[in-house]
Amino acid sequence: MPELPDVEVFRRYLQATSLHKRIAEVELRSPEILVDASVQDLKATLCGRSFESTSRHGKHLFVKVKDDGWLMLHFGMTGQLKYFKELQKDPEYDRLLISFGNGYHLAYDAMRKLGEVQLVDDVEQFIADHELGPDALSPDLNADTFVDKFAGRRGMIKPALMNQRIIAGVGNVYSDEILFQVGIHPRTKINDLDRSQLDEIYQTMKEVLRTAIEKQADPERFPDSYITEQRQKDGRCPVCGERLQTVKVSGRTAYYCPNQQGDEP
DNA sequence: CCTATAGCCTGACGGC
DNA sequence: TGCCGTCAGGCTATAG
Repeated sequence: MPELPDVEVFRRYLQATSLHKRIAEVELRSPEILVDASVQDLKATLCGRSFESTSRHGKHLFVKVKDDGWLMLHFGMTGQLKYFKELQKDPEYDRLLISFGNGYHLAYDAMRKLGEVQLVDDVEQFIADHELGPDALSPDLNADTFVDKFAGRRGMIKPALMNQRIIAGVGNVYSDEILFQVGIHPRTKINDLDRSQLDEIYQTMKEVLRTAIEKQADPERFPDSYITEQRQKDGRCPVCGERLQTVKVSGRTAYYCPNQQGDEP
């Protein structure tokens, strides 16, 4: 689930539900997901305090703990958040349960344990340590800096868009959507793109990510011209009706329309 | 620098 | 029905 738009929706959800409430209890049901800290550390940091604000960089969500550091949440491929009251509504794969003084709970739910939870002192330091590129929607990432980061690279465009060290936030699904919208094949070599094409990829990336957030990262609400909902076997091109093709690109499955994006370059 | 591969983890789905 | 392989919206380590 979680690429930049999904995590942004989670951030707003947490922001709307879970700030300024006393944290009464913390249950780490899958201790493996906690990085560089013990359960005791986590409880000591959170219990009795409250969440104050939120921040996001790429696919990483940071929650400020009042009078302390940050709680970092990364969702892997299957993570999500759920805020609820009755414990019988506790999601099936609740890995971390935070209970508030008002009787409500916030669960970090993830079927597969590919995500991570971590206590972080300094968000900027975390970003530097993980060598993350600028957030894909950051105002600091303008067309010139984007083109500079890509121009001169030797590889293919799709893996570069997904490379979190170049820019943070785009994953398998949204890279396909961006490339479909600009009509470029996922295996196209960056060398074969000119400046105006890179510029168009930049503009389209921002547009696609903003639209997805506006639509709550729900593909069913995306514009009719989007490919994401068709990203399945037997999926069809929303423009010409052609069967979508798939190709493996750096270990991931890319969906594309041969009419809009050309054949294998 | 770049790509493909395998692995981490868990469940869903299709084929025999 | 049962078993097996494959695949899945992330990321890393490893080899070529």
